[in-house]
Amino acid sequence: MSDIRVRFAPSPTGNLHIGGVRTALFNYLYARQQGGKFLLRIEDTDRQRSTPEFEQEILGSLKWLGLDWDEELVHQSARLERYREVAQELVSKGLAYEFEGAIKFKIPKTEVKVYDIIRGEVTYDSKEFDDLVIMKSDGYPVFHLAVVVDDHDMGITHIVRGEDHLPNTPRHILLYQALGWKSPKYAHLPLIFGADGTPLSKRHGAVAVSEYRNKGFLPQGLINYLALLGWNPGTPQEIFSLPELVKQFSLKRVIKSNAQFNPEKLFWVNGQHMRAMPGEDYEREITAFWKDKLPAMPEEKWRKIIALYRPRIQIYGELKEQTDYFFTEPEYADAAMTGEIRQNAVSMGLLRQLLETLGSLGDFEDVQVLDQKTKQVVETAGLKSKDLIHPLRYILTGRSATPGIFELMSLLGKETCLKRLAAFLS
RNA sequence: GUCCCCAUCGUCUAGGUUGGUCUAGGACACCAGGUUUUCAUCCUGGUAACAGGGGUUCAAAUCCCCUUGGGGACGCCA
Repeated sequence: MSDIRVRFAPSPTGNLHIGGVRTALFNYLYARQQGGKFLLRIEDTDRQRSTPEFEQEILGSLKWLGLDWDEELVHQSARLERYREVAQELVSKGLAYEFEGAIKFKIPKTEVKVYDIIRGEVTYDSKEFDDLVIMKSDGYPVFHLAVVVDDHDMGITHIVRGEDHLPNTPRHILLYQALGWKSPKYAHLPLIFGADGTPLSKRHGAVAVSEYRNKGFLPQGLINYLALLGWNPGTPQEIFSLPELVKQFSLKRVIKSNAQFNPEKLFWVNGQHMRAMPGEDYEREITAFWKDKLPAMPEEKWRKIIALYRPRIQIYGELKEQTDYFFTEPEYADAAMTGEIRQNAVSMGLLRQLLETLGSLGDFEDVQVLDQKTKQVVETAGLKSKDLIHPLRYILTGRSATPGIFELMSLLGKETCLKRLAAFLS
């Protein structure tokens, strides 16, 4: 146990996005690793844009990610009196003054040093700063005042936030000094950008955590990938569970330069987690994900399908598009392939023969038997099994790449297979 | 414009504090090969980077300066 206390302070004016998660994650990792507290504060002083829905969305996303917080949630909207009190205190000390109904903090002209854990010492000259509005004319505090008062009152020892806040820090330090409070330590994280180098936004595709969740990403996949954006353990390890990250994380190893968000690597990391998780977890989760979104089928069949596709998908959401032939008839969209098979008299002959052979089978339960019977047909004709398997795969699934064809035939069932084969040959 | 931060393969990064062991390592992506009925998984190999210029030094990716480039902040938003 240590007395380290950090916080994540989102404002409920939008969904929790990738950048926010990364900030929350690094705070979480630092707190958990140091045996400190990870607190959550809702910065809802923008009355126009803050909504309870966004707040719920943010909390829900954090829970889904497994970034559980300590103690009670703090809402800035519940602390208005406190901010007014502090603002008045500054006014009465002559350190702030009223201006057009608002209150401005009189910036002392001095050199301000920020000691940043990641960047080292950064010096500002406050004569570059204008006096700072700390209370709006509507009686609500401005971010700068609320942050300082809350961080002080909540006993925050380390502020870990995005680098976009670095220029705010000297102003905050001045406020701490004016109030006679001890300033926390700071760590400013590098920012995350889209592939084109501009700040991450809707243009770059999904930015909200909920979108990733809806697409069937794993929380541990997203967390793992985001941890690697701006931090690395200094070892070749790339795949981490949350507890492993907690164990290995260090603010000292956070990178200084901004990073680009790379969806491809996120997919890869997610796929690694999907393959590494216990089979029963995979089964349970992907089943829950697709429940009510796909037509029902016998449990045993479903279990075999998802097992077959585990190495072939990187997110749960990919399953449907890959397995469409289980739910709808093949469309044979590849005209070249379709023509090639139809015009090849030899393979058409083989396929007819196969249709007959398979028709004489009792059912398609036994994959071995399907394999043997099919190969017999080809071998009798003196050809290679792939000469028949490739056209067969295409006819049964409309695809040229699928899991093992005999397993698929067994899952598709005798009736469907013979029907598709007969339809194609007629 | 002013102030601040940053700068190694296309991307994420190791190495930089203690300059030599770096003809710069790993991962994603890409290419080639292997395994497989195809695909995927998996395995092997390959292409690919120290932004530029000065300086310090016997020696610089590593230290210093300048330039360039990128980013951030300059709101009664947070």
